[in-house]
Amino acid sequence: MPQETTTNIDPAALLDAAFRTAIATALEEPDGDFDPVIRVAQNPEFGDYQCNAAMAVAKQRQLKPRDLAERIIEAVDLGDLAEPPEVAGPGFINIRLKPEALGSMLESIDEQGLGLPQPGEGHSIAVDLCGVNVAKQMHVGHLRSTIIGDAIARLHERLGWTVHRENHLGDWGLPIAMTLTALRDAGTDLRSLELEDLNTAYRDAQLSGKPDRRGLEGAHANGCGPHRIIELEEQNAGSDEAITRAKDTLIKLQSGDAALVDDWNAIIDCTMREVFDTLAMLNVKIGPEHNRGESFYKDILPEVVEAFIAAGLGIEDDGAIVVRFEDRDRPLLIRKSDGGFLYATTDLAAIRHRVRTLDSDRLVYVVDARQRDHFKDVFGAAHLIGWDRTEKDVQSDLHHLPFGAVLGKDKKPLKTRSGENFTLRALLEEAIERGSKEVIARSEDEHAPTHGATEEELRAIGRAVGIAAVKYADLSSGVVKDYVFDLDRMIAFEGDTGPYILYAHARICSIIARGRAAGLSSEDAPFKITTPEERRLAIALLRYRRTVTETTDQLEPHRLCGYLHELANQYSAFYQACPVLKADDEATRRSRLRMCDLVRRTLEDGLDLLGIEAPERM
RNA sequence: GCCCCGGUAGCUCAGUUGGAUAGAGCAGCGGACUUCUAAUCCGCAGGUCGAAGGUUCGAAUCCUUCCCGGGGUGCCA
Repeated sequence: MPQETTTNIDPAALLDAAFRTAIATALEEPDGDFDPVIRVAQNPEFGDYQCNAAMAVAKQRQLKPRDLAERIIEAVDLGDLAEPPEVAGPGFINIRLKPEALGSMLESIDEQGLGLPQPGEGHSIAVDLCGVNVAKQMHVGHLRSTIIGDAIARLHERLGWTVHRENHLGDWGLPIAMTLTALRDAGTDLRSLELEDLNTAYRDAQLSGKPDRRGLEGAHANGCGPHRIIELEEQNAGSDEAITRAKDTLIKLQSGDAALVDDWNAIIDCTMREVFDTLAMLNVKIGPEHNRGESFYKDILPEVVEAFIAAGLGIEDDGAIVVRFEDRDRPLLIRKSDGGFLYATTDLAAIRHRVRTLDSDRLVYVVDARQRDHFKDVFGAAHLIGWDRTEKDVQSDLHHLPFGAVLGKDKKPLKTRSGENFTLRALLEEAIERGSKEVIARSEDEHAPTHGATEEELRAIGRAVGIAAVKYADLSSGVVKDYVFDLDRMIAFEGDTGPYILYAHARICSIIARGRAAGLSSEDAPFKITTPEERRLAIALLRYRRTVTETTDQLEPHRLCGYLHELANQYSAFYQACPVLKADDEATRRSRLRMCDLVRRTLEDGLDLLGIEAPERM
């Protein structure tokens, strides 16, 4: 993606363009197009960047790699960007940027948008996230979908996309009908419904359905893995009788029974009040306006199935309607033999809505990795019928972003002491409590900038620290893997953690405040890159643009996390080695202060893309 | 049975899509504070990249087979 190669913003892009041309010249092919394989140098002794194309191209052309590399550096025109490149090893080309070039590039990214492009303009994305179920409290299972989804949404927004956050609530179907039945049996007044009542009703509904105790015991006895055990514990397999009654309720609800519809709305309201409370703790941009539950699609499900049948893709099999695929035996069931619809049917309706009505050319489903096969099939079916193309016939990219499980320290599903599932609220409250404790303890030191702050201020900082710890820990490792929820490790103020990055940010705020107090302005100060620490910090800053675009393209938030950690780390090294306010001359003080400001804004912006707030003091 | 995911330092994890001596953090050891916030920084030590073959100038990365762990697998979501 060598876009905007003429803008003075991204060294990698500039080098890419220069070496692309140089390779063509060296090969005497004016119109040749070869990937120059520009990479950040791994080792400072190799310079800042390297071009690794010579070996591969030489092999393809039966040339000697080193000779070709020599010809390339002969041909390349780097202007004032870099020192003359050098050939090393089997044909690597090492590149060292000129300090003046670094300064002028920093100049270019030192603007409101930090040099980020807007490739999403004219594009729309729908992000399926959160995925709460009505009548159930949020638990750890919702944590990842919510914060990863929110980060994906924020990244796209930042790059100019129109973003639709889709909270695909489980607000329809048998489980809801069972809960409604249980509530009515208990004679609960739904106008004053409390979460507690709802929990009880849900549990009663489960009990009346005789959960599969035997299966669960068997799973433990056979040493089944955590996923299987979660599944069985959450299983809501019911007795025939309870299910029959729930089906009656569902039919009445479906036909618009006014009293039932009122009750249904009441339990949704009750659930969502609690959900939005919890989401507020998490600092995610998800509100009632993003609700679009299963019930939204309920009336078009027959039409979905009919469309597949009409296209010859929906085949009757054993009384059910299935979609078959060429490359696998497993079919996708879209209508049961009793005429009922399945979640696959709803998901197909949702795809059509998101692609056609919302006009999204990218769909991302932030859903548990266990649903891989399901999404493969649903996407496959959508593709067969052509619902993955927009009204303007643009191919939409459909992605399932599968994430792993959150486990306890024993590597088994996370439980409270009493053996119950952790509610998300309880988990977050504990994190906030821990964060507050640490912040308050620190503030007792009379040299601490937070010394003398009010209890309220300290708690606000503690909240930010606790939530940052949880979110960073979740987002910073690859999304597909399971991870162990270990608050001690997450909240540690040293190492690759959220608080570490927050700390770097707070230190910069402090230095800027002192600079301002001393009447020092960094505005329009020329960047002077002299020390190795300044150099490394400059290059780190210049990598922000590419990091954000790649993180967004690849849907890998942990890349941005890794970047922010490295930037914070480079800053700390710079901070240690390069006095800012105490530098010898004014030009250096101003240059360094401006650099501090740029780092601060980059950290703040990057953290914001992850949904993490950065306090000014801690 | 079939399909999918994972296996990298004592622990937790990266590894820029095939590049140089495989990198971070934690834990361990040794240094640096009358602080522009030491919640930090610098250094040392730590590896059969699950195993064996193969592809090539070059493999943690691609191919094949196998081992271990986890997940999924037709009318739940």
